[in-house]
Amino acid sequence: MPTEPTTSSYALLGLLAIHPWTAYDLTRQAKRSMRLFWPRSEAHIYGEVKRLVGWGYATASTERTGNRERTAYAITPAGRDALRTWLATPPAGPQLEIEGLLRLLLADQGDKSDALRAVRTTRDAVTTSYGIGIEQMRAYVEGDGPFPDRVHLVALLARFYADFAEAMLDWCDVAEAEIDAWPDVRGVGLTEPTRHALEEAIARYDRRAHRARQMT
Amino acid sequence: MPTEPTTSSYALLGLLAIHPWTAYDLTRQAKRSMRLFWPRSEAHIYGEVKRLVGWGYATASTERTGNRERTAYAITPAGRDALRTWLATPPAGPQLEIEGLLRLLLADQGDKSDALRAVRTTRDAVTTSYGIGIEQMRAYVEGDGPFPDRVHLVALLARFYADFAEAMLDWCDVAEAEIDAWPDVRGVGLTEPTRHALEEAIARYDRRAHRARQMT
DNA sequence: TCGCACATGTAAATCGTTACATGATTAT
DNA sequence: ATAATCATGTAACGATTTACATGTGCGA
Repeated sequence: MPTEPTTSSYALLGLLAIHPWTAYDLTRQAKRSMRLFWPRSEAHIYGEVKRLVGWGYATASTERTGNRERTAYAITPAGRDALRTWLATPPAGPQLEIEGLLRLLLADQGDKSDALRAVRTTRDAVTTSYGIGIEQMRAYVEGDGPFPDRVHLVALLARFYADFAEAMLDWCDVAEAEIDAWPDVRGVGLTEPTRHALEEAIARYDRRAHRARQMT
Repeated sequence: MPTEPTTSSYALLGLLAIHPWTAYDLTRQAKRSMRLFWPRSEAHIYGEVKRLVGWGYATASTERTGNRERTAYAITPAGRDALRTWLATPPAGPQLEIEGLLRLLLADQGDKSDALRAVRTTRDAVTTSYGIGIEQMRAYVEGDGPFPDRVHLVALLARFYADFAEAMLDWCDVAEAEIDAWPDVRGVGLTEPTRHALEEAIARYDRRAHRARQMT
């Protein structure tokens, strides 16, 4: 009952609003549907759902499988109210946590193979999540997949993640090629191709800002 | 002296490897150069740098401004060693934390205006960071900007963030238009345009996977 | 000279993770 | 029957954030 609900609390409450679940099912579902945008450990979820009960947003009922207990959770009317109230508030902005890029920023303290490894490891990780996400979408277009009346929402997120993954993977290819072409990882500075790329990026930004100003 | 250094420890150590800084300058520099990929609060940095000293990776010297103390930090040879060792290990995969998308996933528990606000607020946040990043790059191409011999590294990160921001902003436009076109936020399901978009995404993934298999 | 923003931290609270533990189920 | 894996948590630890506090310099 202490402290306020966090964003993670509402995330879980939102899952309960769709359906009642056992704690373990909640961890599966959270992993399946939210991990790409809101990554939390499974152990955290076991704790968080108890807090929901403490606030009166969910009820717990214990079932029994053989000699072992398990807990099923369901949302309460107060929980639905709280969820709706939260949904009416504005979200925090996106946050990226990309250790591979951090390492690239510091790459001149190591050697070229370190920088290349950072890029390749990052690419592998994205390739894996991208593939998992796409398999889920394949199920949906084949008429499979849970809660088909919610596909329009899931599909919106999937399209974003696919765009993100494509951008990230393309960037990995470019970055790897460029690092490979450096004589060394230190002291390269502003080469002509780099200057050109930056100018392109700036021009693209300016075009967008200009378009935005024209609207209204 | 307790517990192991975290990724954030090494991030800070990497900054010290470039240059000695006062604690406050460290917070400024971390915000300027790392926040987009490794966001940490400024207060955290004050604590973290003391831990670096505890491990013998940095030394602290206190200066004085009027009646007020301030602390300057510098990396030690042991710190450089530790940093190089860390750079030789593989990074964790990228993590996204996008509350706006989380809200969209749960959007059928609220109403259409909630979903639209989630998208618009997200777009505003990205627009702001994108602009700040671009202004830094503008300084670099004009020959301004700190540590010009490191521009090749910074530019690589900038190109990624620009690509990310473009993808995210484009997606925001698409999402807003699509949500706007829904009669209601609930029960829409798999419409024909949505199915088409998903199939396109899957095909794009398959093409990429095919290309990847052809290499080697 | 008053107030406000910048500079420089500290302490407490807490969100979240890692490590552990144990019952049930399935494959071999 | 045994090993491995799935299911279902708990408890401790620690990384990070939020809130607070105070000095300093500058503009009105």
